[in-house]
Amino acid sequence: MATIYEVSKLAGVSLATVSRVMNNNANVSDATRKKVTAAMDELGYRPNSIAQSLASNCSNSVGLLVSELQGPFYGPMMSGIENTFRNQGKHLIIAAGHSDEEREKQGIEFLISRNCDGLILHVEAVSDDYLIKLSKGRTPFVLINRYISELSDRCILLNNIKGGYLAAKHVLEQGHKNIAYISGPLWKQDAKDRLEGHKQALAEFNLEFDENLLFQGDFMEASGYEGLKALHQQTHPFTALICANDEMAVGAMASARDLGLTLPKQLSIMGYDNVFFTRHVYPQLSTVNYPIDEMGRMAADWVLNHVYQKQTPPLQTLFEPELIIRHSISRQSAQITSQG
Amino acid sequence: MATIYEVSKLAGVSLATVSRVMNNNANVSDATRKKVTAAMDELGYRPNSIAQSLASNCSNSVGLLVSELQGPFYGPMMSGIENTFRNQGKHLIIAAGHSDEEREKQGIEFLISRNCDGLILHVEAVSDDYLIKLSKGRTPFVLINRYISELSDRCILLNNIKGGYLAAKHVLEQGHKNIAYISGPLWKQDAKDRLEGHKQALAEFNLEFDENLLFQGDFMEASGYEGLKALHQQTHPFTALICANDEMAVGAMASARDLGLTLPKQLSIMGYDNVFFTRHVYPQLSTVNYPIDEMGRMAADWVLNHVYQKQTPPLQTLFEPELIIRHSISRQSAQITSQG
DNA sequence: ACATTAAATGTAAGCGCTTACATTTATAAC
DNA sequence: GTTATAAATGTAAGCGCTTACATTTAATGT
Repeated sequence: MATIYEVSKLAGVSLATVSRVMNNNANVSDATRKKVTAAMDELGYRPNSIAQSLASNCSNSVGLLVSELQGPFYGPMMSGIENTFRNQGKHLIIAAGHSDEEREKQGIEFLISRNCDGLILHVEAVSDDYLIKLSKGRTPFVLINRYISELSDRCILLNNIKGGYLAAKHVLEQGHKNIAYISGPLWKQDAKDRLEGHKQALAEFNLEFDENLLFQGDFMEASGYEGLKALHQQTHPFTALICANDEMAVGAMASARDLGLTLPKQLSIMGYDNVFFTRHVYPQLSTVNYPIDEMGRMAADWVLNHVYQKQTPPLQTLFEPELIIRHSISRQSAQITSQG
Repeated sequence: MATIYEVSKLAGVSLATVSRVMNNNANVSDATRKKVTAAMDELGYRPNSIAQSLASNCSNSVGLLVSELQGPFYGPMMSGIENTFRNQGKHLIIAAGHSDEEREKQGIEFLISRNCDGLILHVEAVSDDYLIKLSKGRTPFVLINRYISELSDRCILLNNIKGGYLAAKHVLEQGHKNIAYISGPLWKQDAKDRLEGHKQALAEFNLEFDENLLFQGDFMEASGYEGLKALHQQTHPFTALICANDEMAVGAMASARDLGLTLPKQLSIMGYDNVFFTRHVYPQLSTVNYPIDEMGRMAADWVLNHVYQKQTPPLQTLFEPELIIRHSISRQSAQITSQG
């Protein structure tokens, strides 16, 4: 690999001049610029980004921590982020935290020790205190789907209360009165918010939330399956089930079929997130759109703006959910009874 | 950020000694090792990986190029790869090629210029020649889902001919004789291979492949939808449809419903890849398993082995597909006629 | 006790760049 | 034609590590 030194020799100029044309920065005469680029071409020169990073104290890489690299939720997010950065010549170092405190911390440490200039974090398990302490460090970061009041300007959020509200309201408007709910793990803020929105809608319809119709899941498919099974075994009847995300909704759909329920006639099911496969399940799942790809791009813009001082479109931190109506909710007048 | 220099001063030793304990490499006495680690702890020292990379000429990062960061296919692959590398303290720089020659090349250039020690490439558009030339360069790479005879030892492949064969054989065994086929883009080797396997199975059953029943898609959902629509409009009848991947199969299922066909009674549909949502569509899709996660891990092992001289389990380059039978294929005796 | 050898530590030269500062060269003003 | 000023280029000191080599210290044999 050719170095800057060889280029400078071939072009008959000094190192500094070559460096200048690379960063097409300072004032270099056209003549020498031409000489230098010609030499570069001839040698097939490619700057060593490691050396650049060391000298300039800027690695041009940003770290991304997500819970999982797979799954329908993170894909679009990563994709949006990667796209934005590549256009700017920045690169993405990706790590997975697996919703586990130790592994999330490890991941963050890892990214910092790789000299990322900035971080985009989708963390779940790590504490507020940890993040607040982290914010005092030298590596700036932005948070997706997490609210910490001390760090509010760098939290990119979905209005989950509104989303929970929208879902419930829609189901209520279809005439359902007995609505079961499979929540996410309630130590997670988003799970709590969605449930809160749900309750708000209920209250608006003068309905009380029935704790017997609540099952706490973990956002994974299996817990949706188990959740409906458990709900079906207790004695309180319900005609609709709202799940705090699509994966659990799909699990519940499988469960419903195993229980011999016809969908959506005997049970209406509602999801949340609008991941891409919701169109493909049968019946097509009504859900709440989570514009995660946009939010990812916004996080990338945040970094471009705050870390690299680039001009970006105006930054936005709060995103709004949107109701997606498909075919998994039936209009309801009567109600089925669940057998105990 | 503390540097190695400050650590050495605090510990009362030389730079070199600190470096040695970091790489817990050479012979350092227990006493000084303790002094040094104590100093590190006290200063909260974290080595600067950029400087390490520059000095050691090893960036400890490997580049991964995939076609898309999203979608059900690449997620499991990335996940397997990330896992393997993180355990080894290597990091993953990810870029997307979007199945486009220019962008794939750009992505590769990008990864190389970021001083990746090795590359894992899932490329589709770039030419064999380009890759052969690339293999002469200083950055070793391994190919997933691509065969080039000159580079055969670094091609991690699925036996797609066998997969195509398995799918067709299963459908034939269920009594279908008129089978439509939606292929991938036939300039891609995997698409070609799957079709070839398909034809082999047909031949084994003494059936001729009917070119009228072939539609060339592009592996995307929409082309499955369009494909079935087109096939349905021509006059040759068929009772089963085999798609070269699951996404097209799902598109075809949507199309079938729009055409008023009952699945799987009036039309059997078979997919390929066994992406996770195939269980969730209705009817559940029979398909061919593509162990992409394992193959990803194998690619990571290849890099660990060839680039970092690590001990790994024995390397394997050819993987076998497996038939996954679910509910989208019906037994057939009569046959429907498609209306022109 | 002394030489011989091995183990532990130190010294210093890079790795390939960036950049402050110094120097040279061109441009303009009088 | 000087001199002041700006533009273009060069010089050299790092950035924070690794590592070959030199040196010192400890261990061993006789």
